[in-house]
Amino acid sequence: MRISTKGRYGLTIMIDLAKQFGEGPVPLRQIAADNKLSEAYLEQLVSPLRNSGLIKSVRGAHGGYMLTKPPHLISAGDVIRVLEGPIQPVEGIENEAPPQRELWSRIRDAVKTVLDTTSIEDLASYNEESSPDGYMYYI
Amino acid sequence: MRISTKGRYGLTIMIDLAKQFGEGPVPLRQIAADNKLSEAYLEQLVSPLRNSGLIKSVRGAHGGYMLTKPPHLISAGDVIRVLEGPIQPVEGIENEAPPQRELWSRIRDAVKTVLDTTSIEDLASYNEESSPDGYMYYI
DNA sequence: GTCATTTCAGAGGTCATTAGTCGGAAATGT
DNA sequence: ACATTTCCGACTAATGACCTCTGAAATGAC
Repeated sequence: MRISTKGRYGLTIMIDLAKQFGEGPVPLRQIAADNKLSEAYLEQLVSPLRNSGLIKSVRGAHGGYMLTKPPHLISAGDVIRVLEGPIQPVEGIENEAPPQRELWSRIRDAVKTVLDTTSIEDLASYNEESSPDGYMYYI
Repeated sequence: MRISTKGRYGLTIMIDLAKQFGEGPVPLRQIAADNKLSEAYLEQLVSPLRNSGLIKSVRGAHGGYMLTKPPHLISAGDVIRVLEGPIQPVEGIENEAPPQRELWSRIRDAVKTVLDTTSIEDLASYNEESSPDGYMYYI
């Protein structure tokens, strides 16, 4: 029951781009540095994100990446689906016995709901004071 | 975002035992045959289930396994936690940036809610007519 | 007491996935 | 021309998933 670094770093990239939406292309080198991640590895993630149409690129000096849509129109689910594949706790849910099938689809729906109702903008503009439901995180 | 065969087969074992609760020990050979799974593999799963106290065993001829509690007192979450470890979409959630941290914990809580509110009895006594929320599965 | 049945413990084996690295080509602003 | 950047594909090491296999020990039935 886990989301790999692909999905996690992919979200990180998208949040970074959302913060700089409208300010021209952002080079991957900068995103990698901002978040202390390997640029070479992020390159692999950016490729499917571009193919899926969530971001576009500008090549050459002063090039980089940018979102194709405003951040409030992109959900966390969009990003996760591109990088992790379909959101589902088990593969071939239809082969499972009916009781399990119901359990897995309830889990799948619960996760989908969270991912699809959270936009990249929500994540980019997040601050702890405005956290809903009284959630509070102390490090 | 997936649950492995450990958790899946483990649930299958527990559901099988729930169906025969109160009828004495059930040999693993039978559970394996019922569900067309490898007995040798199920052995590996049954071991942590026993160590965790969810089931107990009777050795020797006419031995087998049985639940230690009535099936309505055992949740799907109990089983999954034993076989898959803690329910969480990412490891080290506390190392994540606050926005992601909130996202992962919402997902975790959603999944936990489903797993902890579903008992083994619910799964064992499941039939499609009594399916809640209008869920319907046609094969 | 022997025997079939069963749990119990652990080693081992294959394969796919994860989490990267690396090298170089192509585009483009300065 | 040159520095910067995307783009592309190959490569690798480590890990985990998903099993199999071997053998010991317990126990009821005969």
